[in-house]
Amino acid sequence: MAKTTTSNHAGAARQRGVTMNDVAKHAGVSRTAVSFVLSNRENASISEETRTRINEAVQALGYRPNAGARALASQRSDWYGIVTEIVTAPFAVDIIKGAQDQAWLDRKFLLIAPSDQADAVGPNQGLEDAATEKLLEQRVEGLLYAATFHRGVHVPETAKEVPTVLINCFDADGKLPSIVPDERAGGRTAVERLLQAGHRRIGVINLDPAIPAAIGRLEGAREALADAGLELDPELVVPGYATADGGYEAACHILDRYPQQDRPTALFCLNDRMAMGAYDAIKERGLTIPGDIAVIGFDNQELIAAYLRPKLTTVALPFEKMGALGVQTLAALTAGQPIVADQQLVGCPLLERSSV
Amino acid sequence: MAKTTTSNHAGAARQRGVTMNDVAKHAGVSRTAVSFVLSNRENASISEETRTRINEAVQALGYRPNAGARALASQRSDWYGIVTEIVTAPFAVDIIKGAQDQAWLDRKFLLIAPSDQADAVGPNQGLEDAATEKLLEQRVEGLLYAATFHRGVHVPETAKEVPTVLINCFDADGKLPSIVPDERAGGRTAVERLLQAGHRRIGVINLDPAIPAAIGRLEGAREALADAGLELDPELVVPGYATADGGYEAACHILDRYPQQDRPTALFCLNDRMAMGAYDAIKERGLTIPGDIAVIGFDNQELIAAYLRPKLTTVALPFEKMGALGVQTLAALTAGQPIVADQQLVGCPLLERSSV
DNA sequence: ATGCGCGAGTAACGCGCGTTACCTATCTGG
DNA sequence: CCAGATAGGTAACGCGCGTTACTCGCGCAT
Repeated sequence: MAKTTTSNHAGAARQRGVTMNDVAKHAGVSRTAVSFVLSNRENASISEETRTRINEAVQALGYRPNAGARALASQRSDWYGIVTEIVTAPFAVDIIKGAQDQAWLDRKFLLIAPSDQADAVGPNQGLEDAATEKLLEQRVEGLLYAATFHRGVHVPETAKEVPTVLINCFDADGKLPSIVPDERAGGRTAVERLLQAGHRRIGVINLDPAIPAAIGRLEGAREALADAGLELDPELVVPGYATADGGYEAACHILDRYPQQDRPTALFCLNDRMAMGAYDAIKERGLTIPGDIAVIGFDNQELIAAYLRPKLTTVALPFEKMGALGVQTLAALTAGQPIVADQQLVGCPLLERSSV
Repeated sequence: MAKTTTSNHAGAARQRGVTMNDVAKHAGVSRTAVSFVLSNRENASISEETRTRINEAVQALGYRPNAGARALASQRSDWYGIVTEIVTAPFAVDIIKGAQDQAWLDRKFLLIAPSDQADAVGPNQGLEDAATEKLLEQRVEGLLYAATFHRGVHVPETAKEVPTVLINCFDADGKLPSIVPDERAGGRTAVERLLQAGHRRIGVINLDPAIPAAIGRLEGAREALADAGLELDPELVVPGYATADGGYEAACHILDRYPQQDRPTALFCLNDRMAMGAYDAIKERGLTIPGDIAVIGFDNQELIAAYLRPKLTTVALPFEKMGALGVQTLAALTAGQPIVADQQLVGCPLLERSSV
């Protein structure tokens, strides 16, 4: 068996790289032949015998291709870059997860670079430019931009040298394809669920009314109510800071404002953090969930929704799916295929738990 | 000004790469000269004049170095790889954040590959091997392994071809350097804080007693008590599932077991999720936090700790710092420097909020 | 005038691999 | 017996860059 006894041995590759040449020598063929069998070339005329001989040599030497050299020679890197503030503000990590998984499936590598776009036009505007630049230096085949919350962003000019897809955000001026949650449908889903449970008077704890999430979700809520022949009472829509405290205060406001018979029987909280605060307000008043007041959230922040008592029914933001779809879209773009639409909406599924 | 009027123009690099050769031609020098000024070579004798001429050419053509080619030629990739289940189970993302930031500072690139080690010896044991292999194909200079929770792991053999550091986990058999939280000191910190607030009878909601986190934190708790001349009453240590429900039940158990005068006045919950459940149990009984019962957690899961009412005082797991330290250690290793210790403990700082 | 050192730069090799063009031996049909 | 096809390869170029060795002109001491 062991021909070359002492020197190299499977798994114990020598320090600096076994190359194709080594494999070729070991197998007694040309390097070209090795390259052909390793890349599974179609019209390669290599006899079955030498093919196996080469494969054995690969095993024996523990050969491992050099991705960089391959990229240089083939002019394709198999890398996508994603620049995201998620690394800096870990809320929607699932975007990365989804993208990562999909990339892995496609045998692509995802290079992750941090961005500070969160501080918008702030002082470190330069950072994401640097990130983009670094990624382009790696000759990524495409770029992804991901935001922690749905909003408009400004993409560095240089990014446009390469196919680019936006995830959970959209290009303020340009025409870059983007993947965003279908906030409107999500809002509709939430309210429909409450209506279905028999609620007719529904309080809404709103977010900053200017952001896409608030606009869309509220619109969806109105639609659902309209379908049921109801209207959204403006007095029942109270804004809150997007925190538990904000939710608590908003909930107090709603609960204390009306005599019991006029009090809403359900609360649609536009995010789970506020729902968390609303829980406290409700419990404080000796009311039960969902018996006296049903609560439905939005976002499906697992750490909150799955651990509140009772567990929170909520509408999920499809981060993971958006990430995956982003990579798929990018793959299509880099392959020269036309994309489906400029802006792809991803549905927000309802997660039934116990608060409705 | 504009000499070459039509063709290339800043920012609008032609599709497939401006190379050093182009820059050299544009500046009327050799490619070597360009290489020298771009890499800021020490003993390069390049006149100030040609130096600026070259830099101008770089600007004018929008030249961008090709990282792959550079890596190939220089035999250094400037890449670290991190394989982690965090991508699949995003709990300790801050490890990635810390590592990423530090790598960025060091001008290194962090390649992130997913692992499924969470299911230990499960069916997809192969995945992380594949991940490691992929990273090695990229010729990363070093490898990081990160786990979502502190525990022993098994590292693929192939990883040992390259400097490797473990974060938030340790090598069961081998001698790989690792970075882990100082659980013992953290446990001590928590209990000392309670003692300082005057509590003498402290209940502990434990985790699975076999995991390093539980072992260490409990040991620290004992030490702190011993320092105060107290002992940990075994009856006051009740195990719980690491969830809110688990914490709820354990807290009920403790609170209902004793008459008021014997009841503990403080609860040390070994993680924040269980503290979340404990809150409910306490509130349900009409008790206040921290008035009747003080609560201290562990982990500092922001989404929980910062949003509970009252906000939860807790001991933080230093994920970000561990990530950064991991990269620093790796940098030292790859530079051939000896490392400080085989296992580096990172302190767990107390985060004062309002529950004690 | 000669030699020597130095500033300023260049030619050329190699990194590991994909790829194209070519080459040789063997078989087939006429 | 020979043209041509086909199986089974190989030589050699280039990808973009780092790096070493070398060249060339010039000032200065001998």
